[in-house]
Amino acid sequence: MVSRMTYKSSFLNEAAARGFFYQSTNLKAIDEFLTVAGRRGYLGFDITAKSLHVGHLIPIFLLRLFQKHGHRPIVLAGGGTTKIGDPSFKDKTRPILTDEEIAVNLSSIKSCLVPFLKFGDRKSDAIMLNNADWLDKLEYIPFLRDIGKYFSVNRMIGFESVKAKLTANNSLSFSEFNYMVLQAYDFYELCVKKDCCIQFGGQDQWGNIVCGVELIRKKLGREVFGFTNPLLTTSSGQKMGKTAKGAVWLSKEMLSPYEFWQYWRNVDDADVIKLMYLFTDLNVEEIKKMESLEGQELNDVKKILADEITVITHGRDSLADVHNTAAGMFENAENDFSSAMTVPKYYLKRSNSKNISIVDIMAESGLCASRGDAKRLLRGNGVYINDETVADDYKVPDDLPVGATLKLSCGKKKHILIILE
RNA sequence: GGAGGGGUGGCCGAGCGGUCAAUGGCAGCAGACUGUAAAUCUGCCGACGAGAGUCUACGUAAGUUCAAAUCUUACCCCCUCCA
Repeated sequence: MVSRMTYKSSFLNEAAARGFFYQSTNLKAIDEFLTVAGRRGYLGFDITAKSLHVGHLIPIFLLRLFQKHGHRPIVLAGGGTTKIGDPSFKDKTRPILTDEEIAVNLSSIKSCLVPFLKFGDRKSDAIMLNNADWLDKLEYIPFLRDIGKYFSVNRMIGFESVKAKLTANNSLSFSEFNYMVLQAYDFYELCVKKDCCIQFGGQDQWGNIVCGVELIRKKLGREVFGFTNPLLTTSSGQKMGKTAKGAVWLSKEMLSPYEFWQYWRNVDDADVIKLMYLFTDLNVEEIKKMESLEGQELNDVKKILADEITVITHGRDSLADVHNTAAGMFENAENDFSSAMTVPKYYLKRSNSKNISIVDIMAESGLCASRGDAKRLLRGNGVYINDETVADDYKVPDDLPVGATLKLSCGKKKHILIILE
């Protein structure tokens, strides 16, 4: 990684300083190229899921930075390529989605991006395109003749991403093998139609990106650039973005802002500073001062991290809810939960409270995966009502009035509110 | 097309007729310790059931057997070598 170097272009300087830069083609030329505002660069997204998740955050913030420095981000949805599936470094062949599923995913993914990028028609406004618009219409023979001839199979099978699939107990289908050709063609198409001269991507996309750069050079005699970012891993080398419930999604519907905030609040000490650089708008000097912090002070930095990234992702309004909720859940001696708005709730009929066991509530509310799971937790003293450990014979007391609220916790971090009605 | 090897729980990987809901590792969850962190130690980790137990699972489908993840057959998929 390049860090100390300074560049002519402000974008490159900041991208490098914040840890977004892994490698690029022709660094000198791209630096020069980016000194002029209004350049266009694109990033392709797979649309296999309904929402983007934390793993997409680096490229998203990279585009955001690109826009901040006066350039125009193009988001390319892989409506066409998703029908094939990128084989790069994946050990399993991707499920192939139908057109309907892709259409649904496409629109919800766009709404995931809106908080991060300003879309519109002005010079540095982002635009979103779908490669199905041209890939679906390709004709095989003309494509082979006009595009395919520029690709050397000898070279393609030399790429690390392909080698991995070719050696282990893996298989690479012919259609998957074509993925990189199509991705290269996307770049070509965007270059011709939209004057797009940079492709962004994760470092695992390097091979695919270079293919596009080469295609454009050979076919148009034009120099365009590739720029990759490092992949987001935790300090222990794991991929970031997984929790008990699955991926950390960026859409409110799939993961509440409260849980989203909690994810960042709980990151490993060793990752905090790195994440501050990547995912907040605090300036580089400010973050630099935090690098030496330890212990409780570093713990507080996590709150800043969680706040900043939540505001960017879910808006300032949801942060207030998150804070109230967190305070209600963690720092609340009086058990007053009126402010804890975003915690899941379970409504219990007053008349029915005698018949419903704690195990039922835990399973029905989704707090535990099954009744057995709930019982195990109870046995292990991991269940609390208003912060008091309870056993599996716990019943909601008879003398509580309608409207009373109890906090039910699994472990120290997962909570729901039981509301009597 | 031929020969051989293989498909086991979220992942890796043992098991190769009963003692197998399936060793072990990773991941995950909880407890202790802490800072809503890490590391460490302890417990849990298919579903249902208060429990005895019942059900569902070892690529898919049939079969042999009192009994199958383990044997047979067909099919599907993957890998390696040959043509």
